[in-house]
Amino acid sequence: MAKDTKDIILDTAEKLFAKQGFNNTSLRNITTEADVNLASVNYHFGSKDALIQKLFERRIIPMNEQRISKLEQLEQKYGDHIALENLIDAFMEPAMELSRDTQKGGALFIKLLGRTYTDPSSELHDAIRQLYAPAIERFRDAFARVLPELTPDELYWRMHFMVGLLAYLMAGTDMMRLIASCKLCDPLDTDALIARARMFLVAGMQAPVIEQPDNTDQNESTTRRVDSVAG
Amino acid sequence: MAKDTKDIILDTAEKLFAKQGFNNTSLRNITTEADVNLASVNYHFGSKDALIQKLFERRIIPMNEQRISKLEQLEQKYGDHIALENLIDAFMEPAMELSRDTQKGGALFIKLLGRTYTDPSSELHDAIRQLYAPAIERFRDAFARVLPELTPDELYWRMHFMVGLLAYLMAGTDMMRLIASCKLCDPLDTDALIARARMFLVAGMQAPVIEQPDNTDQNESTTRRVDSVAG
DNA sequence: TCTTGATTTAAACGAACGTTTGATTAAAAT
DNA sequence: ATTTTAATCAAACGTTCGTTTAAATCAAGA
Repeated sequence: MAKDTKDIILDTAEKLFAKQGFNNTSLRNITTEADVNLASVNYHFGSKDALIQKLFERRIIPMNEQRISKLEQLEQKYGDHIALENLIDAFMEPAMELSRDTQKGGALFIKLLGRTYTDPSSELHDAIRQLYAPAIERFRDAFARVLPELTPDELYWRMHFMVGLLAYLMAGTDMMRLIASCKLCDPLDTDALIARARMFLVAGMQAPVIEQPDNTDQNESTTRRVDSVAG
Repeated sequence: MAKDTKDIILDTAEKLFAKQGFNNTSLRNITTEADVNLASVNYHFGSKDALIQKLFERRIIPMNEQRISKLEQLEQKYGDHIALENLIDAFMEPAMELSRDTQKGGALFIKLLGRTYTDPSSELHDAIRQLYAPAIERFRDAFARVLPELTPDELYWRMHFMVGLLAYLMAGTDMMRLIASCKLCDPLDTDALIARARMFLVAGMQAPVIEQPDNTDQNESTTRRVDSVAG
């Protein structure tokens, strides 16, 4: 079964955008690689920007639907007593599942998405934000129930931190690779990455809350040590 | 005192690159804004890429020297018993200090740097990595002493998470802005941001270590709750 | 079979890009 | 005063870009 031109263009564009970025990938680059005519992009999508928009819709909408679905499963199962760990999982998993899909291009899209988070192009940001809004709001409420000690502001910032870390991980640009000590670490081992990021995020989300952020030098009072236990 | 052409170009390029990205900022855009001749970029720097390279060197080298300097001060003061919080501060502060410099363009550069972390352009990545290498290695050793319970692998990943979160925060693209509940949060309040990110990172860095990352459903055993205490 | 609408195609459009050139000006050295 | 070097300038170079056009091809429906 041969996919139609529209899907071929989307798949090829996804691949090349993820590899090279939006501006460094021309329509000629895409159409040559996809073995379709140059004009077919503008015929089927209208413009390069519209192609990019469709590309994000195709992936983000199902991904966030999956997030909400997982959240609803948790709510049905545990009511208001969802474990923070599972809540974070419900948010991480759909993205990481895409990340494992090296066959149909999901992994490429996730890289692209992560990079777009820190891109300057504002129009695309607005579009992505709108695609994210429903899922983010649902999860904010869920986090608020699981972490009742956090003020709305604190919760906002911590979700901000969580989303930011995930964005960086999705982008897959490993700035730490320069450290010789860890050449053995496989940054492509998604499952290990998820497990470790989850622990990090769980701890971060339930970090102690401080009132006055005016400490600039040694003050151990605000630092609370967590025992490091295996298993 | 009038700055010379070279610095004017660097400052203007920094500003425009931060606003619009590399590919969306042309040399004509820069030279027009800087009120210098178009050819002067290639005369003084050789090429657009070389200009970008110089731009990063100008900021990153002093910033990382400052990081190492702060680390050495801590080592001199506390030997091997540096508080994790202060270690993270020593790494965060020089970047955030630049972020506060809205006068001389440091804030713009930090945004640019954060975005570059997740950019696809590989040549620039390698250059940045080389500029970072010495500071990263020093801090890795320091973290290893402060967090002796972490294996080298674990430490590597957690520093990866820390650097990633900071990169996202530096980029300043607030994907969470869509949440209506927190319109009051000022994302430009750098000091509050630092304080909150510090707490988050301190908790994340000393999260419990798990051996087997095979839990996909409800298992509260690995989740360890930290009391949330003000002050 | 003829027609109609949807797709594909080759070719061209104008605009914007990074870079280069050769002349011109400014400053410094002899 | 003359030469030499550095810097600036307007203009053009050759490419590449996203987009458009108009003809050609294809697939049914009448």
